Formats: sequence, C-alpha cells, structure tokens
Amino acid sequence: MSTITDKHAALSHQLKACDVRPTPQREVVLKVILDKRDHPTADEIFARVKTSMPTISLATVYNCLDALVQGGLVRSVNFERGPTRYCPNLHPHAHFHDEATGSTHDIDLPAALVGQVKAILPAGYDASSVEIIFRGKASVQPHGTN
Amino acid sequence: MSTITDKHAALSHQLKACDVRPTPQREVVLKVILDKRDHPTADEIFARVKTSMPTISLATVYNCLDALVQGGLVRSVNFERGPTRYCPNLHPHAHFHDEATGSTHDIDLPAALVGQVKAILPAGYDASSVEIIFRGKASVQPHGTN
DNA sequence: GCAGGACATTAGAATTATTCTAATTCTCAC
DNA sequence: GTGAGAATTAGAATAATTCTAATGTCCTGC
Repeated sequence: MSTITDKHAALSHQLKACDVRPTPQREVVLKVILDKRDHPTADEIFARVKTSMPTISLATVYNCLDALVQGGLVRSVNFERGPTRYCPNLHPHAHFHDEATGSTHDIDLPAALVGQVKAILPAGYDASSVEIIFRGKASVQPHGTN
Repeated sequence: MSTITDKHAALSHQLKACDVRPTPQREVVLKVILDKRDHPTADEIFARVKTSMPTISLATVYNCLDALVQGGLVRSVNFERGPTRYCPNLHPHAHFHDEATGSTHDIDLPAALVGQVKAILPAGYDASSVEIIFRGKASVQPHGTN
C-alpha cells in the first residue's frame, strides 16, 4: 500500500466526484491547499506546488484554482485591494481579517444566522451566496490554520 | 447667493468636519460620488471629474479617494476580482452584487442584525467593521441608485 | 498681508495580480 | 491504441493600483 499512490487516488477521486477532470496539476494544487489551510494566494500556492512539481506554470495554477472553485472544492476570498486567497473550508463560515498580522481566520457560521441575514433582502432579490467579512484585531491564533 | 459657491462652501465644510483638508480636487471627487450614487470605480470617477476639472490626474483621484475613505465620507467596496468601488451611503448597509448586470445595490442593515452577526465572534476577536456581500440575481432596480 | 513648512498634485514609470495567446501535450471514450 | 476535446506551458498583454520626484498650494505664525 503505497501512501503516495493512495493519496493520489483519493485526490483523483475527489476531483472526479465534483466533475473536475483529474490531472496531476490539479491534484497537487488541491493537495497543497488542503495540507496547509492558511488561505494562500495564487502566488503562494504556485511556490508550494513548484517544490513537488517544478515544471508547473503560474497560468496553470490559476486555471486549476478556477476549476477547483467551479467544482466547489475550494472557496475564494477577497480582502480589500489584496490578491485573491483560497480556502479549503467548505462549511458555511465567515472570515476574520486580522489587520495587525494580515492573517485570516475562519469563523463558523450557524445556519440560523445565514437564514436571518438572507431574510433582510427585500422581495426581488435572490442571493446565491453570502459572504461575511470582519476586519479588526484578534488576540488569539486561528485554531490550527491561519 | 451663487449656487456654485454655496455648493463649494458646503463640500469644503463637510471635508473640514471630517479632518480632511479641503482642496478643489477633493471637493470635486466627493461631489461626483454624491451626485451619481452608483458605486463607481476609480476610473469612472476619474472620467466624471475630468469633465469639470480636465487637469486632474488619476493618481490624485486615488489620493482623494483614500483621504475621503480615511475621513469616513465614503466607503470602499470590493467584489471578487473586480476593481474597488466607492459608495457615499454611510448608513450601515450590505451590498448585493447582481451577477447578471454587474450592478450593485445597497441593502439596509438593521442594527439588531449587525449585533447578532458580531455575536458569532468567539472571545478574542474584536471586529472594527463587518462587510456583508450578497451575490445573485435581482429582479428589481436599485431604488434611485445603482 | 506674507514667508515658510507641511501637505497635495502631477505625469509618468513601476509594480502586482491576473488573463490571454498560440503551440504543445495530455486524458478519456471508443 | 486513436482521436477529439480539454489542459498545460511560457511568455506577452492587460488592468488596477502605487510609487517617485518635481512642482504647486494651503494655512499658521508673525
């Protein structure tokens, strides 16, 4: 039982399940996002992927990320003027952007609150998604991630 | 009573009240944001300002916008990968981004809901601001703005 | 009323993030 | 195994924003 092969098979399977055609590049991109769940930018992902796949190009990283977002395997988040960041947490959650450190924390979002927030929309508005972003100062570390 | 002078005096006063040193450029930038409250980008603001002040530079528009945001006279909003947009609505409100038309609608935010949303933050998190962004389809026009 | 220092403006270059292009290569269904 | 469609690649192109350095403007203290 090769661990490498198992991981590969698992990732490949996960991609297929989401209608994303599995390729080595997509598997590695997904893997690095899952491995270090710290909301990396495309550039950071590119750097990490290059260590195990030095021939990958930045354009491919962008393409893979788009495919993964489309397939619902990762979420993209944007803060202010900064570059897009990617997040493997698929539970409904808000983001807290720590202004002091620049780090991003996931905040669990109770289903009830999502309903209440969507309820403020007047008739005629049909929201497919809601994004809640806090900005401020955190005196705790993100739980296991960043 | 010159209308032009009155408007100028009013804008100048508004800037001073917010600790933003009044300059002709800042007044015109603020004026165009207040006149057409449609969440314009810096480029759009630049184009509008140039009609009344053809010598202004884009860098100045960015500087003025930063000053106005600092002074709390306008809010900046970011959607996905798009350019930053500016909003003169100072009441607490969420944004609805219509995916079909690309237009942005302000959604009034009840104070109670803001409290409930902030209440989901665990101890150790101190949010200075919350931004709520909906994405979806609107079958109504924004009320007077866009 | 005016000199001086701090702050604002300008044009253009530079930077950053992202997308596009066109040629090559890979994946999967048959 | 083959072929059609999709993915990858490197590099150029674009878009949004910031930086730089020179010049101009505002307002305080005299």
